[in-house]
Parts: sequence; C-alpha cells; structure tokens
Amino acid sequence: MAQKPGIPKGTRDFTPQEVAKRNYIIETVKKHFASFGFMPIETPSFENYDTLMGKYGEEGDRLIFKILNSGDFLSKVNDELYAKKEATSLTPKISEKALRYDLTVPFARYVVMHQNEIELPFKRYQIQPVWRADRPQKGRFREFFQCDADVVGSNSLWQEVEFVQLYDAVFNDLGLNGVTIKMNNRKILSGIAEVIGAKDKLIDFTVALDKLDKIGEDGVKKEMLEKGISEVAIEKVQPLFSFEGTNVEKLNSLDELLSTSEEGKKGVEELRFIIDAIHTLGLQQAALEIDVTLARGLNYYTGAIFEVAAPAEVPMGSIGGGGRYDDLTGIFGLKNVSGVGISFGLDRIYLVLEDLDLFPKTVSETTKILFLNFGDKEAMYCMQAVKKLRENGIKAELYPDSAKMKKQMNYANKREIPFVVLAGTKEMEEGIYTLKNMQTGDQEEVDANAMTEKLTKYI
RNA sequence: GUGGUUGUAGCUCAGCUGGUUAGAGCGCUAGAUUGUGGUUCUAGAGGUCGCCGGUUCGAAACCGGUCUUCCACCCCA
Repeated sequence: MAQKPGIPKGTRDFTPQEVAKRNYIIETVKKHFASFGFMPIETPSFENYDTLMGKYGEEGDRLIFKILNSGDFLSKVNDELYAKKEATSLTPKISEKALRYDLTVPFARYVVMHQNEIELPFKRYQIQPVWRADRPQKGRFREFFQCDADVVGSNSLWQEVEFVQLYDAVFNDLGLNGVTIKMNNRKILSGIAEVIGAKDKLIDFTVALDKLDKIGEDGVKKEMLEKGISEVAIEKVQPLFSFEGTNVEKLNSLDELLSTSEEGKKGVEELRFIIDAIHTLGLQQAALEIDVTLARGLNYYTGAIFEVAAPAEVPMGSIGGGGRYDDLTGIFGLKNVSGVGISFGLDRIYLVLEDLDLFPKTVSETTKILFLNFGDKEAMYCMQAVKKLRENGIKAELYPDSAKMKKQMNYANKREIPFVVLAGTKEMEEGIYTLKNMQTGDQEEVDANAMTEKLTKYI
C-alpha cells in the first residue's frame, strides 16, 4: 500500500533554485561576519533538556520540542505521577533531550564549557537551524535558520556600535534599501517603570508598550490598566505615546523623564554614546532609530536592544534582532561575563528579497552547456570536450541517454541552459563541434579549443 | 495554547438549493517533424474529490472528528 507523502507542518523542502538563493544570503552574511572578525562555531542540533528549559520563559518552555527517551521510557515513571497526566511534571521524566530553540543559549553553554580554551573577548558566529513548536503562519516556521553573531567578555559599547555597522553592511550588500535598525535599552525601560512606581510590573508594562504601533494608544492603556498599573502611573508616561523627533531630541526628552532614576539615566547615556558614534561614522543605507516601545527578548537582555524592521512596503515582521545580556553565562556557573549579539532571520530576509525581486539573476544559474547524445560513439567524442570544459571551470554535461532530439533540446530549454552542442558523424570526421546558442538560435562549427574559449568569455 | 480559514488531475482552479458518466486551463506523453528547442495543430494518459465516521434512496457538496494550508491572538526570527 502506497503511503501518502508529506512533511510535518511548519517545515519545508527547498528546490535547487531556493537553495541557491538561500546560499547567496548565507554567503553574504558570512562574508561580513568574517570581515568583522567573527569566527564560526557549531553546536549540536539537540541539547540536554535542562540546558534549554527555563531559559526562555514559560511560553518558551512550551515551544521547545522535547525528544522522547529511547527504550521503554514509560516503565520508569511511577504510577502516581503517570495518573496525574500533567505534562509539566511528566515531561522531564520521559525526556532528557530537546531540539535547539535558539543559538544564544547553546552559545552560553559553549562558552562556559570551553572557557579555558577561549580568548576573551570571544567573537563567534553561528548559522544553523533551530526548532520551535509554534503554530506556523506567514514568515513563521517550526524549523528555520538563525544567523547569529555574538561577542562575550567585553562591556565596551563599541561592540554595539559595531553591530549597527554590521547590520548596515549586510543589508547594503544584499541591496535591501530602507531597513530601519531600531534601538532601545533595557535600563531605560526599567527607569521608566521605576519613575512611575511600577517597578514590579516591568514586564507587563513593557509588553503592553511594545504593542503601541499595533493596538494604538488606547489599546496599550487598556492593557496596562488590566495588568494593574495605576492610572496615575500611566499619566506620567503620556509623553511616550507621542514620542516623535530626531534621535537627539528623543534622548533629551528621555533624560528629562528619567531624571530621578539612576538606572534610567545610565540607559540614556549608553544609547547616546552609540547614537553619537554612528552619527560620526555614518551608515550606508540603514536608518538608526530610537524606539522606546521596543521590548523584545526581555527575559535576558540587560542593556541595548536591537530590532531590524524590513522596508515599510513589505508586510513582514522583524528580520533581525539582538541585544546585550550582562550575565547569560551565569546560569551555567560563569559569572561576570557580558555578552552582546545580533541575529539575522534568514527565512524572513529570503521572503523580503523575493518580494522585492532583489536576488541577482545569476544565483540560480547552473549548467552552461549541454552535449546532445546521438549514441555511444558520439557520446565518447563529446565527453572529451566535456572533460576539457570542466577542467577550465565551465559547468558542462552530456545528456545521458540517446533520446530523441526534440526531447534533449526540450530538456536544455527547460533548464535554461544557454548552449547545446550537436556532434554526430560529420562533426567527428572533421574534429569539430556544432555549437548552438539557445537564446539566439545561431549555430557555428568550432573545435574544442575555440569552444572552451568562447564559453570562458561568455561567463 | 485560543479563534477563524483552506483541501477536487502534476500545478492553478470550476463544479448551481445533495441527483446518476467529476470538468477547464496549463503541464505531461505520443504524432504532424528520421540532425534542431520555444510557436501551432491532433490524439492520449492521469482523480481513493485530504482522511475517518455519520445523515440520506443517493454525498465532492450537509453534519461530527482528525490532519493539512493560510490568517489573527499569544509569542516570536
């Protein structure tokens, strides 16, 4: 009985054309990572259950794919626990491995495990798939790639400055104009919460504020009230709802708003340093913008927060993000090591480039020249030329079967191969090849050397 | 995890308030064309109507469940 083929939801197959385009993005990102001094590492696709759980909040725990233990895993569960049918307490008993959820936590684990062989500050990049048991929708998959660059072991704000430049360099190279690099600082958010007397509600406060552009001022206020933030407190942050102006103007208003908060002032100072530096150094095409509503990844970011928005004309969420975490390795026992990093969302960048038709036409080009097959004798004659072309770096191939000419020509056509060669008895006698240009339809008789030269020039 | 949406030929989709033999375009195969592709013409192959169950004399169509697609929420790249 034939099985109906399928793949799990939220996963995808990639065609040769898609792989070529994805590789183009990956190669571009890698090139710039390397030019900024980052070195590649790789970590296993699954980690110990305990390494991942509890690192991404309650929501994150739910979205981690757990791997069932091998063997008769249920036999070791006691009846009482089993009878409770409670996933949170049962899961750790039947699973001790889980699929990688992001690249940051495995990196923190890596740093701690390899601390004696690492030279600080350590700059690494990592391009690997991650998995989330999320419900898929546009630009959201259950298996997707992250491209991360992080530095650990340096508190210097120059790192943040470098990351802004790195974002700019990559998106500029990809020809993606009009991206906005949004920046915020956890200390500013803390400061605001402190000033309005809602320090204990920092997370609720920022999650609500983060939705400003989505649900509007009234929606945010409503949510804040529901979360138990007082009306008086909300009144104090009124300026945030209409936070306009240049970056410098925003910094000045923040200074004023946060004058009574030490932590808040520190945050503004950090942000000012980065903005000033970028202002002096300049960016090629990206816009750098302070966005006080930015609150992503709040579970571990402690300083800078980055997020990259696609050009306004594309309906797509963030295509990159990152931030600073002062003590990420602390949970694995290595204290006082600060890290800062950014991530590129490969799958979403792909969709944006596709949408704007920004992939170079050459990325998916394959074989340049196809030799038609008229029989074994002729094929052998062709293979000699094929070999020579390949030695000269030209992608060439012979049609494997002595099929009808129409079929072979059609094959070349479908694959958009620009040249075909017809070589039969006549050509073999004269030691030449009939070279046909598939675009113009022109044909000419050339010897192997002339053909190689012509193809080399064509490329 | 919550709410909605989608599924018919390889692909994109028709298919009337349930009615007997489920269609189109594109693609595919063959021929017109024995060493010349794209265009044209002719013929042909190809479907458990996502899956399971129910209602009915009768289900692609109605109902329930399930899987899948896409969307919103939650959250996030």
